[in-house]
Amino acid sequence: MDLRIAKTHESIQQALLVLLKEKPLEEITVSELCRIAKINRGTFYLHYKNIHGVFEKYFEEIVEDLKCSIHAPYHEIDQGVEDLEADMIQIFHHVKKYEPFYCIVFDEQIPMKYYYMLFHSIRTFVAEIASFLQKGEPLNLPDFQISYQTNAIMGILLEWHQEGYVTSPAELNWYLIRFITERHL
Amino acid sequence: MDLRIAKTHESIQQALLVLLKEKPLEEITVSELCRIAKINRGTFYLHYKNIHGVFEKYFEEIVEDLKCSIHAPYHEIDQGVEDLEADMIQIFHHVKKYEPFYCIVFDEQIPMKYYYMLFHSIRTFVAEIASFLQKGEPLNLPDFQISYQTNAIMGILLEWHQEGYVTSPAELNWYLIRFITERHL
DNA sequence: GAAGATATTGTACAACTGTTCAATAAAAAT
DNA sequence: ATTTTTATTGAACAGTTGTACAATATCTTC
Repeated sequence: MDLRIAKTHESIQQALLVLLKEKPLEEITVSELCRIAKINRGTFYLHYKNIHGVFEKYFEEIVEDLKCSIHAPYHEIDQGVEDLEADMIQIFHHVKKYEPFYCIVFDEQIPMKYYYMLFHSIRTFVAEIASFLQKGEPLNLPDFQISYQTNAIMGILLEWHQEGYVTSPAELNWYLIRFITERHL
Repeated sequence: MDLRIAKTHESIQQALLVLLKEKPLEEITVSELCRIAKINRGTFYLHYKNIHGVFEKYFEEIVEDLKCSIHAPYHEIDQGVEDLEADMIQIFHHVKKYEPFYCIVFDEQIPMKYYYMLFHSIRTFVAEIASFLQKGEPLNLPDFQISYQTNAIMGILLEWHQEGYVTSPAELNWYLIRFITERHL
C-alpha cells in the first residue's frame, strides 16, 4: 500500500470530522474540505466522487460494527425469545453509540443511500432469524415479509430519531419484543 | 393572485417534467431548467430554493391524492378486516398510479424528505385505524408502535420498488393483511 | 541508493450556484 | 386610462464543481 494514498485518505476523513462539528453534511463543500485537509482539490477527486463518498466510507465502517455487534454473541442452539431480545437490543445500543452519525443519516436532506445501507444490514439479520425459527418448514418467508419486518424495526429508529433519542435502548427493546410477539392492530 | 406568478410556476413545473424524461432528478440543474422554462434564473430563486423545491411541490400534490384515496370510501361503522383491506390496497394502487415519481422518491441519491412525507401521510392513516380499533381501551398505542406499523408497510413499498413494481397491488395487499393479522416471526 | 512507478500538485477551463441591484415590464387598483 | 404596486429581467459577483494536463514530488522495488 502506498503511504501517500493512506495519508491523503486520513487527511480527508479527519477534515470531514472537523467540518461536521461546525456545519451539517449537506453544507460542506469539496473545496472547503480540501482546504482543511491541506490537499489539492484534484487529489480529492482522484479518490472520492463527492463529499458523500467520504461519509459513505465512514458509514460503511459503522454498519460493519453493527454486523459484528449482532453476530458476536450468536447462539447456535435454542434461539428463544430471550436470545432474540439479546440480539435485538444490540441494534439500539449501536445507534446510541453512533448517535451523531445517525442524526445525519436520518436527516431530511440526506440521501436515502445510508438508510438503505442500514436497512440491508438489519435485513440480513432478520432473514437469518426467520430462517432459523422456521427451519423444518419447507416454505421460507417471502422477501416482502422480511422487508416488512426489517422496516418495522427501522420505524422504531425513525421515531427514536424524531423524539431526539430520549428513550433508553432497554425500553425500546421492550417495545420491540412486544410488537413482534403480539398480534398487530 | 398575480398572473405573472402563476405563469412562472407553470413554466417551472412543466420544465421539470420535460427534463425528468431525459435525466434523473439529481442531474437537473437550475440553469438548465430555467433555459427550458424560458425564465430568468433570478426569478427561479424568487420562488424556489433549489430543484428539490420544485419536485417537493409536485410530491405534495401526490401525497394529497393519497390522503384522498384512503379516506374517500371511509366507513364510519364496523371497520372490520374487510374494510381494512379495502383501505390498505389504496396505498398500493396509489404508488402504482404514480410509479415514475416513486421510482424517484425511493432512489438512493434522493433526500429522505420525500420518504418522510409519505411516511407521515400513511402514519396518520395507521394512527386513525389503531385508535378506531382500540376505542374503549383507555391506553392508546404509543408513538413507537404507530411508527413501527407504518414503516412496516413502507417496507413492502421498498421491496416493491427494488423488484421493479412487478407484483400486483392485489397480491401485495394479500401479503400485507397476512403480515398484520398473523403473529410475527 | 538509483530507477521506475505513481500519487500529488498547480493551473486552467467551462459551467453552475446563490445573491444583489437597478431597470424594466406587467399586473392590480383606483 | 392612469397610477401604483410588484414580478421579472439582465448584469455582475465571488465561490463551487468536475475535469484535464504537464510538472513535480514521493513512494516502491530492485
